[in-house]
Amino acid sequence: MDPIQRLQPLIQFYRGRRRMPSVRELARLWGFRSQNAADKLARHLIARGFLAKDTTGKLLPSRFFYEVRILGTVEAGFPSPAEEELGDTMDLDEFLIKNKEATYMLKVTGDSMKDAGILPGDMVLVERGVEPHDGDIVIAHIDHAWTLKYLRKRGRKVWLEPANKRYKPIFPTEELKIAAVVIAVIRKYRDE
Amino acid sequence: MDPIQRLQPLIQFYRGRRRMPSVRELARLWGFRSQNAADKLARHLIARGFLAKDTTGKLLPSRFFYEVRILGTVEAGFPSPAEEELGDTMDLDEFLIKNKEATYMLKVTGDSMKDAGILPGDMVLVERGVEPHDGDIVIAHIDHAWTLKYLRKRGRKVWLEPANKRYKPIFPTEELKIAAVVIAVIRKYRDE
DNA sequence: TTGACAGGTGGACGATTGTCCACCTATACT
DNA sequence: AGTATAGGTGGACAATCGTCCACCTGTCAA
Repeated sequence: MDPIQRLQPLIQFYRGRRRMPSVRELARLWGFRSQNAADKLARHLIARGFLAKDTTGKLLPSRFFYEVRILGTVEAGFPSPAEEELGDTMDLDEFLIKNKEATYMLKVTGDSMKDAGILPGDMVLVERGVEPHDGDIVIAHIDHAWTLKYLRKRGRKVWLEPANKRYKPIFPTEELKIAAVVIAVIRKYRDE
Repeated sequence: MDPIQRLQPLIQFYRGRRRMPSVRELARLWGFRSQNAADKLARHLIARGFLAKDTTGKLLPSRFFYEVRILGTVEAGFPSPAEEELGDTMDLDEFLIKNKEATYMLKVTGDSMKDAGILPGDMVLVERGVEPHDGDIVIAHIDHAWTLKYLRKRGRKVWLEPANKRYKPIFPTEELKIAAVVIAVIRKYRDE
């Protein structure tokens, strides 16, 4: 039987109960009456990399529990089911968030960054406490207002630049404080 | 002591070991010599909603283990640390992925959707098997090539529309197969 | 001074845990 | 016919599990 299909009830259990099953729970999940059957099967899956175990012997979720399949580029399109197995996978959370404690999400209003592909209603993931570089998109506090712009640095000069011809660069008259650096943009369609 | 700070070693444990600690492990994590101390503290945290338990008594991660803080809009900027507690939080995975089995990620090439805020290099999260509506952005197989475009439907007529004036709408000469519907766009900056 | 109480130690309890052994099939191959 | 093997049953084992009891502090209010 396909190992991935064997994992399905496990993944369901993990999603629903937010923990991995014990060997006995595994047996029930797979319809075995003996724990040994489940144990043996689990060991096979572990040997083949579909599951993992603690040093204490407890089951651990593998990458198959978290990850989304990656399918190359749009041009390449969808592979046939046979090829699909080979596709790489990725953990979304890990991909997007390096430092959970310093990461925040904000909703974007206004279209001043639309040429950078950041539209009103988009969510931006920002991280505090990282060094802002020239060219980064940042959340800035400038002259008593908050804004999302490109950060520009030329020598001692620092200013903000929108990504929309209808707006002009902003040169700070009083203070310019970079609160956070944008590390990702997330846009969601079909909200239902 | 701040409950959130109490949770930190727990969250670290959970991230590193991919499971929740037992009561004894909890005690070690918090520097207690007795399991009872950890058990009592855990119950307090559970009563106040910072932790959760199984029906079997096992500890479960709460939302604090997954979620990213949400901070209103960019205009609102960053709240003071005091207000921050009130902020809403969100599970990124749950937010983006409804049906893990049917969700795939593709890298975007080409700039035909740039006016829709989808740039080359962006990642799109797509879902198979959902009904494509007029106006959805879809992965389509049209005349032997894969492409990412707006789907347009007028009565029996179906065609694809780019979001870039330099490109023209595409009317299928042979076949038009919608492989998947774009449910989210993810762009990552500062890849290091 | 007293008493309540939050917060800690140490240890006990039965239940559940991972592991593994003895054994029972089918199936496939020599 | 014989036999190796994959895949299952049932049950044993020590270790660990969650829970809870008895007891020992400090702190703070009456």
